[in-house]
Amino acid sequence: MSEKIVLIDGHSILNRAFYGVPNLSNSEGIHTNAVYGFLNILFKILEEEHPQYLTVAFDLNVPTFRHNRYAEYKGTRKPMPGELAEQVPLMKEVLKAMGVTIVTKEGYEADDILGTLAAKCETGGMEVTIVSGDRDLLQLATDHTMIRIPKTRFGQTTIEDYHAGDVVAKYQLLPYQIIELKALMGDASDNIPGIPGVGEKTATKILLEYQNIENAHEHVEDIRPNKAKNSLKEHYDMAKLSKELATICTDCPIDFDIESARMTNFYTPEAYEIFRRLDFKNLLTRFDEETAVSEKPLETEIIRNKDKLGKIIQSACDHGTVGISLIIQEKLWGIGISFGREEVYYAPVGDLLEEEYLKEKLDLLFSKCDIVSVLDLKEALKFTRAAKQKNVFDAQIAAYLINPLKAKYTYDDIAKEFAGEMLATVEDLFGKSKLPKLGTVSMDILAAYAGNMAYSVYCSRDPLEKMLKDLNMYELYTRIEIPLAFTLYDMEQAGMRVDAQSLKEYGDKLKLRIDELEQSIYQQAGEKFNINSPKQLGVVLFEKLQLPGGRKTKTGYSTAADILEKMAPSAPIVNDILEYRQMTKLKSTYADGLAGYIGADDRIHSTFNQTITATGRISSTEPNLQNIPIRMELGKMIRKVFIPKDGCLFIDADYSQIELRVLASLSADENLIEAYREEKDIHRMTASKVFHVPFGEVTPLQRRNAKAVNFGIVYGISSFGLSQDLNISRKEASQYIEDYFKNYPKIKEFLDEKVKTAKEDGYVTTKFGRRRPIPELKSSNFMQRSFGERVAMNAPIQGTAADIIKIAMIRVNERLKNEGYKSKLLLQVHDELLIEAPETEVKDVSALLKEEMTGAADLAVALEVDMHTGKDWYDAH
DNA sequence: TCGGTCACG
DNA sequence: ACGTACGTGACCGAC
Repeated sequence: MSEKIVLIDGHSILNRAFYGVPNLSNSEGIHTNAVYGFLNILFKILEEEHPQYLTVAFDLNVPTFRHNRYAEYKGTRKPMPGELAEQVPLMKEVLKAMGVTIVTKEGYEADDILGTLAAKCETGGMEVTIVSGDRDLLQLATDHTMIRIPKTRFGQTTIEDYHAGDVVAKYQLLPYQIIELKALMGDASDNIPGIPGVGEKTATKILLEYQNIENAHEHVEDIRPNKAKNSLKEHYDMAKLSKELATICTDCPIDFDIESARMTNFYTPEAYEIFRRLDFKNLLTRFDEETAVSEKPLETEIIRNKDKLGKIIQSACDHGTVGISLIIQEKLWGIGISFGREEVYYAPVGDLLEEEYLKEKLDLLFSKCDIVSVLDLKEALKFTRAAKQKNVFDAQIAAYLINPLKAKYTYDDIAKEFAGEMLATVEDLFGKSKLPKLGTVSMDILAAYAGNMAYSVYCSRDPLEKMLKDLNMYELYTRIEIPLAFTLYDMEQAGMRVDAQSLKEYGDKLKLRIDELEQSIYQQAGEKFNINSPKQLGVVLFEKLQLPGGRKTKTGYSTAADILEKMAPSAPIVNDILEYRQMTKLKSTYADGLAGYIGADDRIHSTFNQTITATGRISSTEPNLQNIPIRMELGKMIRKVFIPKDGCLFIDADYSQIELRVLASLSADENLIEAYREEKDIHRMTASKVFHVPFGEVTPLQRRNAKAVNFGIVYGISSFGLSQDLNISRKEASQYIEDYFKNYPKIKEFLDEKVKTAKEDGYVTTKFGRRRPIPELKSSNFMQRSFGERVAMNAPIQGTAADIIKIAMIRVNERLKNEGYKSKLLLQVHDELLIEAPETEVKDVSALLKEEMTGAADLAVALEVDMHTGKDWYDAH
């Protein structure tokens, strides 16, 4: 294998990056977008090529021999924008810090340096890669010299590659003829005039016939069309000058020692420092532990006695801001405390520090320190009663608000991204990405884990807060998310009472029917098989029984309900299968599944997750109480096992069409707003408009279809999706949509506007400032991009509704507590709240609940709430 | 661990 | 032409 060198056209790539990467600047206000883009391109190229040598060529800011002649001649050369000019020296500084060789030569352009080096290296037997944004360079392409032209759009970089053959393929011309081409057609961006009246088409035609301009000129009388002939005759000297301008020098007098270009480790302390200064947070991630931190690794001191712990806590309180980590697995194992890089401690529960004592000290920290930063406030609340909304900071929630798309918000990522700190990860410490059983872990490792986590939340707090403020989400954070964490904590503690006996009976009843169906299915199929296996089921239905209804999924036949339903008339077995599926779903997920979560207090304590969804909704796990059946009667019956405490009733309230109301308000569409003000039946109203029938004559089917259209609008309508949902043709669906938008023009404007701003900004926001980034909009893949567009339409609506109910939850919970009620908020299901209320409180609490839900936001239309009470959840909804 | 399926909003 | 509705979580079988 021959060795490889990458040669980079410095100004050209910097220029590309400048225009391709949106405005960026560091905290000092220095523009950094071009440097950032340059580095991204550089890293991408290097990852692909793994060269042994690397050099960047720059022009000097002195007249250069080729272009300057024309610049003098023409008197033009657009000045570089200041924002770009200031990044040129910065770029050189960065490269120097990374140990990258820069080559310049007085009197020569970067092009000429590149051409010369490329020729030298290729002669020396190397593979050469030249990276430039300038197509002029294509003249240098050979079988061993590849020209790579990167394009950066929306921060996404794609690269076109040209060996000699690729140039021929694309331009029909040999590389050297690129010079001839420019001589004829010119190049405005490079100040090459060319000759008038000749563009790429004509120039190519001429060159295919005459190879070069000299030969073409000799045969000028034969040249067609006449316009080209005359132009070449008249402007031949201009063509010759152009040719000279376009020709890149390949034998400039440059002293070049190949060894000086040998690749070395970029990740020097100097580079780390400069990246940090420029706020290149995610480039810092490229520094692994050894190289990154010439600083000492984090040292955690283990605190084993009360005396020492007391002193640490005193210092922490004096310092003001402190990061706390709680090590929890079943029980509390210890707490990490940090208030500086040199102040990192771990206090394990042990002989001298009893759990109760540690909790007291935790209370002390939470009550005495100015700010206590943690990774998961809701979890911390399980171990302290002293936390107050005003002095706690939750780094996980903050990181979630800044980017809600991440799967996890780990302490090491947060420290890396927001504070530029490289900390030991869970994997570094424990050897695997999941926490092992803590009983098997050495004290030193556990201490390091706790210490790193505590330091992470300590050091990332200020940058996170600043970023929340910069992104206009600080209010959202302090007024909604932090109070919500307290609310969710209360809800989790409260839990939902479940009648275990009834649940068991429900499961038994299902079992009987499942057995019947199983027998029936085996009989009809003529064999026993696992009905729950889509693969086996597919084989039975589509191969053995030869039922119609082809493939759908990557792995084989689709046996999804909507497919089977269509087959039902022709095959009774599928009805049994569908029913079997329903029954087994109810049994495994709900009857049996829920039973495993009933605690000694007869209650199920779900976990409410605040940092999961992309839109700002909460989610519920272990178990999921947000997807308890309701649509089918048999499934809905399971709600009878959810019962309130003795002497209590459930109060269940749900918003009526909150998302459509949000849409009406955000879009300010007069027709929809008016319809809501008149308390019209919205789906009927839509049906009347879309299907052109009088309001009073809308059929139930039409109303149902209109309802689907309304849903579609909220989801970011597509004719295909709607047609799928309604089982109609795509054409009909398009017609519905068109008619819908005709009647609600502002809604169309609103949705279009969301897509437009999302494309410009890269994100959308809710009424309360919550952001959802939409990277899919930058995708070159049609499907991904379309998805991004639908998300841009949906997220502001779903997210605003999520914000609203969060506000309602906080206020309801606060009032229940402040006004001395025994009633408790138990559950939220996106547009629904469930309260357990002593019978004596039902009336007042119902009024309170309605008041806070309807008053949670000020929209252009009223928020309406449907409310019911009942002796179980089935009854109450 | 992943994909298919299906429960909810 | 591309092949889809938006947002979740649990369970199952197959790998």
